Amino acid sequence: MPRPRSEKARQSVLEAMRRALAADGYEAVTIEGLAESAEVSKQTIYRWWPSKAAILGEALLEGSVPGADVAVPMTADLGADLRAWFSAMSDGLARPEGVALARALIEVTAADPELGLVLNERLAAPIREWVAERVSRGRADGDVRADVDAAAIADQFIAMASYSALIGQPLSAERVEETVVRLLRGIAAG
Amino acid sequence: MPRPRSEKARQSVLEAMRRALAADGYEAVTIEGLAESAEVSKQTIYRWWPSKAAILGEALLEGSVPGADVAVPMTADLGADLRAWFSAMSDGLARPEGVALARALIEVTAADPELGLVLNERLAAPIREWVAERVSRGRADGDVRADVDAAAIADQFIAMASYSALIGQPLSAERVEETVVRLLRGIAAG
Amino acid sequence: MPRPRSEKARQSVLEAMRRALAADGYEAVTIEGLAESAEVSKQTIYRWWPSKAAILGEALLEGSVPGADVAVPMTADLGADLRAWFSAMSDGLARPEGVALARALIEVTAADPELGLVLNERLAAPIREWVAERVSRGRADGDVRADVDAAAIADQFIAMASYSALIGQPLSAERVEETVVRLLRGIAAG
Amino acid sequence: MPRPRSEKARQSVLEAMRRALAADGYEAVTIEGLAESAEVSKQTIYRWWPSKAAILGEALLEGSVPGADVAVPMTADLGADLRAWFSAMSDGLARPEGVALARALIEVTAADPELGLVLNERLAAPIREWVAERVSRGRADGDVRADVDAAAIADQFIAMASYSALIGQPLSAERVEETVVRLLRGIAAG
DNA sequence: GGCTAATCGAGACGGTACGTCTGGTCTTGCG
DNA sequence: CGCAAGACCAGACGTACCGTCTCGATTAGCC
Repeated sequence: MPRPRSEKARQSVLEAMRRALAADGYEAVTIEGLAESAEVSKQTIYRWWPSKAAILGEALLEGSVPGADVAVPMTADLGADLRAWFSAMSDGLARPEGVALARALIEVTAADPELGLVLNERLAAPIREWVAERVSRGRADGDVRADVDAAAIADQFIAMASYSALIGQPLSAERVEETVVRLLRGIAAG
Repeated sequence: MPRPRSEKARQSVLEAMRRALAADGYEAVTIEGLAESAEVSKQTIYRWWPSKAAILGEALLEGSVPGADVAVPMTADLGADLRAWFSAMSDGLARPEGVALARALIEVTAADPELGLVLNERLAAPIREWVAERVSRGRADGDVRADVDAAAIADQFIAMASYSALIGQPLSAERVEETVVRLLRGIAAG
Repeated sequence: MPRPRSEKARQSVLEAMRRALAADGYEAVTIEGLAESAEVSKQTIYRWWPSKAAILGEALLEGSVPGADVAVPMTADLGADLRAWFSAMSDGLARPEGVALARALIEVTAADPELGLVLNERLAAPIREWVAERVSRGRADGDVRADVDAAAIADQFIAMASYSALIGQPLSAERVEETVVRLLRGIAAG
Repeated sequence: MPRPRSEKARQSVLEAMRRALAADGYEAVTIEGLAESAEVSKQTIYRWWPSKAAILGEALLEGSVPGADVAVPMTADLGADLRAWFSAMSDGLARPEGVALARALIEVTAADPELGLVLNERLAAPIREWVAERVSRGRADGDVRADVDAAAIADQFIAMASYSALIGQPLSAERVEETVVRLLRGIAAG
């Protein structure tokens, strides 16, 4: 008997959040503005989300985050694979919308650590997985030392990409190259 | 000829900002609350600072930031030096007030990128300097390859420490150790 | 469909205005103080009234103003009627609250002439009406000259009562008597 | 030995008050604005005047107030004299600057009754004097009844002129005429 | 012709109130 | 019962003035 939640309203709000984020940044987003731009009443927002951060979280998880969706196939060349993937992530976070999203994620994390942690883990998970798999393959191929911690490597890349997006200074191609090369030396077998 | 700016009021505001930051986090700080807690009129704050971010900036630059003041002497052992320093920075950022400061810095950067960039550079500068000097020494000692980019290394450590503070998961001693060891392998000469 | 305006809040504000007026005078009334004393948020006041003057206007029009509500019955004796009415108005304006109201009305008129004019006309109307009717009766009775301007007489009384309230020197009984007697001589027929 | 008060500064402030009054009305005058427009420091104003009202008082007493300076010679014709004088006063208060001054005087009286009373008496005194003298002459000429109260008559005119200036509706020539004629009938001998 | 004491400009200071904005809660009536 | 609409209380925003308080820098007399 009860009317079900309006999916249209929900999508409209998430969409409005993404638009506002790209336009003015997370801090400048207001629930009131969101309601107006989504053509939804304030109450509808408050009924379904406990905070601005929660809306952002849902919007992030639902939309695609640049760099988070690892769409890089694995080849036989470990260095080439890492270079390709890290390069793609860096490029994604260098674009204006990538910067906006990264900053929003960072702000939400600073303001609401609990939610931030969940979001970060959720977004980092596929990256860690990919890196773990690629490194494990490298081990099998004899390219990588046995004691290498794949998660540590993934986290290092994530931290560097986040930080560079935060301060608005994307990693240069040279820096990417240098980092990968140095890493390879650090984990190489033998 | 007019009455000179009150240094007492200035210090009082910066002090209040530091207190509020540690207590409730940057976002929860209000100019009004700052004024009250500093026993200063709102107008006095608005007379001298254009924004909450600017106050934080001044407070950060004036106060000591954990990890920023590299108080680590250099010994003959590169690995020991890096371990000691990175460990100290990590520990500093792991303490509650360190987390609060790091988060505040991050929020300010997200909200006011220009100021954030200035602050980051100002705070990162001594670190880069120390790393550069230590690495250059390492090169002279024949411990480090000639083509190593000291700035890249410093930035990598900074990014990792910041990120871990942001997500509230301090780097474990093992992770610190692993990172330093791996790095050393990556930059070791011949 | 939205929630309708709260009549309770409205009355509460008008009541607070009347209280504040009697207590401290119009100039000392603040919107902020009004809000607090009426237990209403500032925004609610700003939503419905454009200015302090407008609140006063509504409060005046809704409440009873001494002298404005001419409750004096007409007898066969013109002099007695005028004496009774003018005396009552003077007395009303001589009481502290009457002085406060008169002063408030005057200040509002000085500050917002347009609204002041409206209020004055609204409050003076019943007086003019009463005087006009009584004078017209006097004419019919042969007590009053045919060419007498009832409005001019009403305005004269209003001006005198207002002015005496303004300077805080109520008209003495003698002055009232003298004024009425002189007036009667000035308008007497034949 | 001390430096004497600067008469230039004093005049400059009074002048600025008169200008501001004519331009924006009493309420809109601020000490700060006065100081700037008079090219005088705030402290100089606060050193010599206790309040905005006091400055207005001094400015009024020093400058000429329209209608207050009775410059009407007395002739043998009582009616003509009263007509000429009341007409001049009404005209003076009908001009924009007259309205501004009258309103300012009224506001100051409402806000600071004590000072207002002094100012009113000071300004009304010459009027009362003139009326008293003219009426006394009328009595001597046998035009006026013996029991007429000259002060009451003067006050009546003052009240009417003030009130009409306050509500911004100057007395029409007809109303002036009617009032004088009616008055004459009211005070005529025999 | 210096000494000195009050005046003057400038404007910082602690305050109060302004009018605006947003946050979150609540109350309507429509569908 | 979900929803749009929007009134409601709460409280921070940044601004304008208030009246007080230093600051030098003049500027009279009086020595």
